[in-house]
Amino acid sequence: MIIMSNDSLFLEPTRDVARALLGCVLFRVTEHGRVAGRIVETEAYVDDDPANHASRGKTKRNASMFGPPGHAYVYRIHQVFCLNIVTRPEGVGEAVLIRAVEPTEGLDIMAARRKTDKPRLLASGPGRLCQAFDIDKSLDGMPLDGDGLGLYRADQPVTQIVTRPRVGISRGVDKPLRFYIADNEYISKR
DNA sequence: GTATCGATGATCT
DNA sequence: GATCATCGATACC
Repeated sequence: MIIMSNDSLFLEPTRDVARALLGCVLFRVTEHGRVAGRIVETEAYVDDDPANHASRGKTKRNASMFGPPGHAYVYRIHQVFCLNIVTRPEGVGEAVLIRAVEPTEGLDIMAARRKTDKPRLLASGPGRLCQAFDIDKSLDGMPLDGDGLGLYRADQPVTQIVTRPRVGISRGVDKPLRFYIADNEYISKR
């Protein structure tokens, strides 16, 4: 079952959304075909959170974080892109960063984009994921409604969730807002 | 206008 | 484990 961008899931507290997205399947359809993967690692970026791009108000870059829930916030960091899903009622500025998926469909397409055959290197990391899924700034602000980019609800709830501090940030480092499926091969390291 | 700094990844040791 | 590629948004003057 597809999770539409207006699903009430996105109105739950953002850390709960981050946990609920584990086990869901992210998919993308382009002219190259269809790719999909099971979400195995997420991070929550919340209100009153110095690591959150939205924490210092709305700017041109983070504008879609203040847009409707269930839509994408895509930004560039260094030379790569990262995909977030906006949560909460419009205007709050919270989101979930999708950090890693376990590839399930279209591995050959991902391998071509990533220039590697190793399944573990296809989408284990936010930048790798975006490269494998052909996600760039043009998807910033777009709904995840299954037209090009979409989500399937998890077949079964994920029970073994590990909670840790977030990765790669310099502020808000103490907050335990990174979540991943225990013992999964496809989480990003560090 | 100019400087700085990342929610990263690849590569080398 | 360390370095650096590379670029745009943001901060600062």
